[in-house]
Amino acid sequence: MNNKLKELRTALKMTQADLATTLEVSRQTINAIEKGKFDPSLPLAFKFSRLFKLPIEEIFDDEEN
Amino acid sequence: MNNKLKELRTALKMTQADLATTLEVSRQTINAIEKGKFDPSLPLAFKFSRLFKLPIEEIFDDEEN
DNA sequence: ACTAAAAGTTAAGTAAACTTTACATTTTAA
DNA sequence: TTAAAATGTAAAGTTTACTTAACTTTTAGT
Repeated sequence: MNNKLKELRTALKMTQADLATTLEVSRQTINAIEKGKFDPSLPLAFKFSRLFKLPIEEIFDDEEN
Repeated sequence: MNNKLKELRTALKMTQADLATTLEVSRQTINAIEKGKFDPSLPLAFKFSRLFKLPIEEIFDDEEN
């Protein structure tokens, strides 16, 4: 699944570690999701959504659309 | 996490088994998610969203908002 | 060029999503 | 009211999301 996390994160001038702390996950989790190694859980997707003030659908792109 | 799956599903006159087949998951998975036993993965949430033609946020309610 | 911070990656483990099988209970309809 | 369909539930297994720890590579600032 594609996502805009890196763009959104850098727009806020946050490091991966910053994001990890804010969202209460590990830095490796942020890195892996940004790099598309796996998808976030739905609750974590909601956390991204709230932080970036964007609907989940605008952050994550489920290609089979 | 709260959700409106049962209402949405019955509005379409589908059984849990119907939904399961359509979304390519097991009937037990549909049942468990409807009953709030666990949250769907993000890809499965997207499938619900497409089927019901509603944003993920209107189907699932992440209470800590 | 050097250094430090940030990002990337890997391994080994835990937790949660999801599977299959099986059976019990509830709902629906003839 | 009884039979079939639908729903609920549980156990045991697999897969995927996530953790910690450790190390390497890349990026940015002086």
